[in-house]
Amino acid sequence: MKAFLLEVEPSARRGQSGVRLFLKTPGGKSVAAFAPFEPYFYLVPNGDISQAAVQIMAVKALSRNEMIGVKRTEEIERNAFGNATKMLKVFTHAPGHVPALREECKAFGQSYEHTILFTRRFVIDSGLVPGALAEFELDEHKTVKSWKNLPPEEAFATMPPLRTLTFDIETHNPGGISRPEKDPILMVSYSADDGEGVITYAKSAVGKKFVKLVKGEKEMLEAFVALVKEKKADLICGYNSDEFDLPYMMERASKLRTDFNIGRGKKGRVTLKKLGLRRRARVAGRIHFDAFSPASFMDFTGTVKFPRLTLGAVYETLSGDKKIDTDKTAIWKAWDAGGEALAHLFDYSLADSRACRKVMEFELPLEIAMGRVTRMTLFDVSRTTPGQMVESLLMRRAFERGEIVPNKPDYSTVQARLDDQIQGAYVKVPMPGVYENIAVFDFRSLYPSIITSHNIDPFTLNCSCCGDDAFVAPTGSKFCVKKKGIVPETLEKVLDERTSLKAKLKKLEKGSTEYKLTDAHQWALKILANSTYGYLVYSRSRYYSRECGEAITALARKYIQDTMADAEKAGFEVLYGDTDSCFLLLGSQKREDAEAFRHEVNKKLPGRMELELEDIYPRGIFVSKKQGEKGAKKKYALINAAGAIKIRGFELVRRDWSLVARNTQRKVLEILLKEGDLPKAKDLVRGVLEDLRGGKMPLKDLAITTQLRKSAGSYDIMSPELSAVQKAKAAGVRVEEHALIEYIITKQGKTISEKAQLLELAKDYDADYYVNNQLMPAVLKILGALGVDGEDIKTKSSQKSLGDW
DNA sequence: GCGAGCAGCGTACCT
DNA sequence: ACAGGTACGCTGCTCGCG
Repeated sequence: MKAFLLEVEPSARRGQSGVRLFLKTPGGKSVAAFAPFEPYFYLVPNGDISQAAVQIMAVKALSRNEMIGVKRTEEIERNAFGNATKMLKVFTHAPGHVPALREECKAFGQSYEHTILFTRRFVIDSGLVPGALAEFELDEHKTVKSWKNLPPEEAFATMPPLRTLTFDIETHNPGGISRPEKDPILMVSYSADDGEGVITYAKSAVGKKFVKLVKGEKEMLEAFVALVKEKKADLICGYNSDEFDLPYMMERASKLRTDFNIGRGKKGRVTLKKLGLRRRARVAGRIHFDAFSPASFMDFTGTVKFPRLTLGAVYETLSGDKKIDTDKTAIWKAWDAGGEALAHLFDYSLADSRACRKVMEFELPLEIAMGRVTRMTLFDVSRTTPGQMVESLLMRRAFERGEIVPNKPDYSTVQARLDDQIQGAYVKVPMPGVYENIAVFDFRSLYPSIITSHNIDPFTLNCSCCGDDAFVAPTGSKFCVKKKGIVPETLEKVLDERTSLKAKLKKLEKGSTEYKLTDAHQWALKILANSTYGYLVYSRSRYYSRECGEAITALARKYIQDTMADAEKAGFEVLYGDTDSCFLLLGSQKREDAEAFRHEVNKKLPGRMELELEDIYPRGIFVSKKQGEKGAKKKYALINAAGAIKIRGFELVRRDWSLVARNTQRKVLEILLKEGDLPKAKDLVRGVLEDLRGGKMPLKDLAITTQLRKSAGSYDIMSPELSAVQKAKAAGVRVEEHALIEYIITKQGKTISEKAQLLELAKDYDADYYVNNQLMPAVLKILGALGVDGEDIKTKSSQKSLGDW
């Protein structure tokens, strides 16, 4: 039968160890199958291998009050870090036995791959691709007899037909933050494929047809359990439901002495696990998908940038619609009040489930694609980090190559790596000013292309086979030219596949499912390619190599600097460059000359390295640093032939500047780049200046947004945002840890910190501060590049025009 | 006791 | 949270001066 592999759980049948596979047929049928599978790890013995095999069979360990031992061993050969090595594959009776037995086996040698989770182990060894369609042969007991992957055209073309249900809870919160031991859940809203609603025990549905009334909180939870079963949801989804909704519902259920078994199977339990700092909730037999994690992942990787990671902000960014909002601190009041307020609360709750559905639907194609590429199940991949993705991909490749996976570093190794920074990119200091005809070149996927083109890999480093033939990096490190390393090989496949998917994309119909999936697939590959360098120098990496990291960045610096030198030889003036880019002034030369230059550079570049001409900009502006004459790096604005402005680094792109400063800076920039009308820009600033001084500016436009990234108690110095938060807390306003803080500089107080108040508590604003510390610095940043000073603006209107341009 | 100068903290951004 | 490079506001210290 053909089916999508959705999830893998540890299982056992009649004492036989194995995994339960959750399969979904293209027709929508759910099947739980059993596949026998033995847990194991590798041991490279210190001494004689046969003797070690005998000794290991006698090892005993205590696990959960039970004496356990090794099931059997196999003598095998694997490549360990570049060398063929004889070792033992040590099998255990149960997955849970691995840690204790591995501990006992330390005496006989070095163990490997003992921390790879059993279900992950199964996915790697089976070759199955989570989220993809495959062929399974089952017997009458639903035991998997065999399986076969299908060709990509078939395996990846469609989404698994998942039945989904999103949900959201509202809780009573008279004390500010809801406490699950005291504060009841008021309502549960949901959005399923074929219906939506709110379950509650309010006194009245206040005319809302979608509200289903039950007797009490306990009955409400029971009704929700019944609902999930009735809808046969394969995937249930909340927003931050790992940390909030599910743990809260579980605690309430246990308090109310009822079961909260929303899963499938005999028990159908929900289990909470702490992984690092985060909690995660697993639902037996279903996929619990927390839409928050993918949103935060997409924001981090730049797939989609969100202004904030709240459900509302994410939904609004993705849909363009506004979501119904409510005062969260007043939820309990609305509940107690009933009537209109309660009716609004019902609407709000349902809107959250609907919004969550939209967000989930947006996220699923990328998550499915990421799971297929990295061979992680949807549960895992939706909670993953770029580092884990690269690791997962490399572990599977290691298996294919018959290589041992290096162990994770211990704590002190991680610390040592963190303390030992690697020199990074080169950034050229620009000359401040306004320029015309700027050609911007950049290297396509610079770090990935350096890695593949020079075979940079922890185990091709200083190989024993190449001698003087080896490639020598500027750092002196040598890299094998005969055998491809695991990292370059993996990366090359990622880049090649992405190239072919992008070609395929051009032929597909935009908006079709296949287009969406193919696009998601190539994005997943892009994220992987961009994360590979980072993974090589990531302190907790299994494939960490300082030498590789240094070689990559040294080569990057060399290539970009060589390109700049070549550009000067070709008669261009080099204006600026950052990491992989090179900004040239065309001067009297034309686009053809720029193309010819690119062509010349590319002729010399090795492998898949390539310089691209990003665009030619008719006009651009670079500014000086606040201190000194030199140009500021990472701050510029360019306008292309179509009139689109590209802005980097300026205050106007930073959320920790007030809207008034940001908007005015943006307008000044636009006037100068589009019209070149300096007097108009100055007049604009004068207008804003007057409004500010007149006290007319709405406080909303003056708020400065910043995050308290550390916990509130651990700061060494007082900052305005911290001071504002402290004052707000003293006034009884609750502020969550790591919250985004919006504050105003008011008239009350001496220092800036003393003057700072949360937006919601501020009554007035300090006009002098906003003029001198916000508006003027922001606009002078731009106008200063044209020789304008502050007094020029503060005094009367100027008639001088920008005849030069 | 006070203001100027400056180092360092902390945040957000760029590639 | 994959990395390092960078700008810059603000605080809080040191130092020189009176």
